[in-house]
Amino acid sequence: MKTPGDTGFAFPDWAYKPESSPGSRQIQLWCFILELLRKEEYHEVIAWQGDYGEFVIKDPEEVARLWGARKCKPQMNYDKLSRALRYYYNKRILHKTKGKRFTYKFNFNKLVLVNYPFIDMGSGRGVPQSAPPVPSGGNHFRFPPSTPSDVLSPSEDLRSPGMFSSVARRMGRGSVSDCSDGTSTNSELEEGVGGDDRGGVGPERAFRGLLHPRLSHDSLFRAYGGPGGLGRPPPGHRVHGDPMSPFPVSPLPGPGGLLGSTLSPALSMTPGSHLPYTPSPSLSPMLGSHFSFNPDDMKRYLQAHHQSVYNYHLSPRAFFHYPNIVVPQPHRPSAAPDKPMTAHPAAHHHAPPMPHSHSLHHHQGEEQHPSPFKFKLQPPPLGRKQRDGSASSTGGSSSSLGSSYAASGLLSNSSSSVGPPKIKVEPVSDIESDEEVEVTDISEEDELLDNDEGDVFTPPHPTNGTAPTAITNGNLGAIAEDDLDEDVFKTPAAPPMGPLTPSLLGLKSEPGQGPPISPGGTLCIPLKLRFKRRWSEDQKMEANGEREEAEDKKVRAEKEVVEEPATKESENGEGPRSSPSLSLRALPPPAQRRASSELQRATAQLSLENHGAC
DNA sequence: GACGGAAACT
DNA sequence: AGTTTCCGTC
Repeated sequence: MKTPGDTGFAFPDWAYKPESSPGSRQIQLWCFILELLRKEEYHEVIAWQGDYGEFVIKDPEEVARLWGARKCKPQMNYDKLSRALRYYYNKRILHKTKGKRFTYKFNFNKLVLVNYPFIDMGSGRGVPQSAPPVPSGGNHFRFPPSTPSDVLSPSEDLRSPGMFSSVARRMGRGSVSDCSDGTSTNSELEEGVGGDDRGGVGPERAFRGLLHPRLSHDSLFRAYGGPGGLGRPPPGHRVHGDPMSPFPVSPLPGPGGLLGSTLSPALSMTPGSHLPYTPSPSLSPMLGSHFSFNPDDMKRYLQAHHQSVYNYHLSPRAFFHYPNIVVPQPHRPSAAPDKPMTAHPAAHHHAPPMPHSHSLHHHQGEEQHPSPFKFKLQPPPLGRKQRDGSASSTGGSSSSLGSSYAASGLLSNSSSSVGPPKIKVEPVSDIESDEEVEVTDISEEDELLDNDEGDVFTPPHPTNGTAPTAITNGNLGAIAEDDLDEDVFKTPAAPPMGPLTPSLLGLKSEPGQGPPISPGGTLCIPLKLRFKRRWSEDQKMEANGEREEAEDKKVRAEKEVVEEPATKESENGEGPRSSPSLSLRALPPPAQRRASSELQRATAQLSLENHGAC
């Protein structure tokens, strides 16, 4: 079920960041840790333990030694290594499990959410929240790329030798401790992948627009077995997860299992009810030989995304762009919520226990929050800038603490007062931005709840159990990229470049298409109209200068978020302003279906357009 | 042990 | 940028 070749881990390209950090091509510590975690032979030294994504360094010095060996730093020791690990706190790649010696926990949400917008939330239930990427193997055909391992960074494909999978492969050969840096590992990889990886062409490109910028078609490509002739597994084909992964590949019966388990850990925490997304590679001509959408797929995909976003506590702002796009609320199973692990044969593997706490429904539905979801804001780690600049009054010791407080403060702020959140809004790189103001997924923070101090934010729609749900590919991109950081509380900024435009949403293609009608028969402003409007605004905004706009919007968005609950459906008919009408509320099934189809159409259109553009 | 500042290194 | 090294503090 797992072979070194196809189970290699692949991490978000930012992990390697070849484009901005030459040095980063080397294997990074966290990758290395994952590597070790995956290998049985090192389980005496380091192993998954406890909560999702949580691992214990059983033999700190040995791990340090291994790390030192890998990096050719014979002087490495746990003290140093741990220092490096601590640097991950601020990056939110890791955090410490307090009270447990040598125990840390991966924050895969970050890894996934931002970098794998396509990752399906699918039957995420049962999948450890912060488990490492599931090496589901290259044979698993799925869409979206279900695992980080599959979703390789474009850069990696193109030039980054630091690809983890290659490392893993090498590791498989017992080279964990060698002194190579990730760079030397590519040869193997490239062999397998073939140089053709780089040439995303035609069909795949069409897809690109839908992908997170960082998820190049290459990545997708790879996700499907890679161009290198690795071959795409037959649709529906599922492979078991890596036993070493805490992230059991879900053997869930039916298609559902497919995604759920293989997806990114982050997404996996989704409450189980969403649709599994199993792509049909051959159904649509549109995407050529690599992928295709069919309405169902699209629908599921979108839903999955919606859910992923939803579950990741993305800020409502993320949904401001296309108010009319209403994605059905993630299904919050009222029944058998505790069955996340539904028959998961693979689950037992070295995967960490699946904390029930993981499920959203657990935390939210059953626990303190009536609201279907919680927003957990992970404020930006106090950067040195901030720390330095703003009088070192931040008593906060660990970044996580500080951030939590900030987040909660922010949220409460917005809900109780009008004062703008104390979010630092500054131009930062995608990645950075992500860290600046991060809306973390619940699950991820649930751990915070457990161990740390996670402040859970209950969105301003508590009562009706509604949630921000309008989401499209476009904003997915946005979410993945920018929205995560500075835009959190501002109204929609200009849609991220490529993928989504009103027209892309296919609104124009459905002239006859009447305005969406809510289940109750409420007439909504035509999508087309809204999008146009939105689009115009966005354009304008863009022109004006995002900076100020951002600030402005931010405040507005914040306000909206606060008001949203109060507004409710009543506004449906009017909606002079698009943003206020965004449908961040739950829709009855029929409405959901409608929304889905709209999304389908939009996506289809988008795909077509993108395709054409390429 | 854990944390995080600071400086140096690659 | 991502550590590595050193170190003071809790």
